[in-house]
Amino acid sequence: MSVRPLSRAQLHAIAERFKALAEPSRLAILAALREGERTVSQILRATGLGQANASRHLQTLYAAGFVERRKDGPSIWYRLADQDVMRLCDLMCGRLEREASTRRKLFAAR
Amino acid sequence: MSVRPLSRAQLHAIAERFKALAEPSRLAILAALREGERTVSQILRATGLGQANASRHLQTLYAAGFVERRKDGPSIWYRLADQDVMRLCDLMCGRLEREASTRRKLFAAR
DNA sequence: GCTTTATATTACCATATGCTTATATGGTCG
DNA sequence: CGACCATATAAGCATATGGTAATATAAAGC
Repeated sequence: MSVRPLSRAQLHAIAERFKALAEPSRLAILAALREGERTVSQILRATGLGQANASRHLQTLYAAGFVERRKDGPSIWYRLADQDVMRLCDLMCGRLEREASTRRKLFAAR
Repeated sequence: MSVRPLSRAQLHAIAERFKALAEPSRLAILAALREGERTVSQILRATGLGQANASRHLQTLYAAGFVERRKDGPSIWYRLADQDVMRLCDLMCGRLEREASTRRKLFAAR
C-alpha cells in the first residue's frame, strides 16, 4: 500500500506534534492528566515541576492540541484533548516492553 | 482505568523514542522506507538529504529501534523495524487531518 | 595494492529548547 | 480599592541538536 508523498510542510507539522511528546516533563504532565482533569496547582504537586516550567510545558501541549482547558474562577483545569495521546504513549510503551523482554531473553540465553 | 505510575527513567526512555520521530528529516526517511527496503544512496535521492546528515539520522532511528539494517557488499539496506512507525505516524496524521477539517469548518461557518 | 564506491564519523557553527528567577496578569474576597 | 491566590510571560543562561565540510572506514574490482 503506497502512500501519497508528504510535503515539507506536512512533515514539519507532524514532527512538531511528536516534539511536544518528546520531553519527559510533558509526558509526566500527560500521565497525570490520564487520571482525570487537573488544575495547574494539582499538576505541580503530581509532577514536582516548577510553576513557570509547568506553565510553559502546558502551553506547548495546548498548542500541539493534546490538551484542552477551561477556566474556573482563578484556576484553570486541563484535560487530555482526546484518546490519541494515550494510544500514542501506549504504543511507545509497548515497544519499550518488547525491547526489555528481548533483552531479558538475550541475557537468559546465557 | 488507572495506569501504574511511570518512573523518571521510563519517561525519559519514552521521550527519547518520540524525539527520534520529532524531526522532519527523519520522518522523510521513514516515509521513504515505507515504500520498502532502501540503501542509503537510495534514501539520499528520495529525500534530498546530504550524505553525512542522512547517515546520522539513520543512526538515530536505528538506536531508537525504528529501523533495521543489513549489509550487502558495500551497500547497507535499511527497512522499518515493524509496523509501529506507520501506526504512530498515521495516528499523528489523522490528528492533523481532523485539525485541518475543523479549521475548514470554522472558516466555512464564517 | 590502488582506485572507486558506499557509508560512517568527527569537528564545527548556528539555532532551538529546557530550567530558573523575576515580573505581569487576572480573578476573588474583604 | 487593596491584598492575595493562581497562572502566564519575559529574560537569561546552559545544553542539546541539526546541518555541513572534511576525514575515516570498508568493500569491490582492476
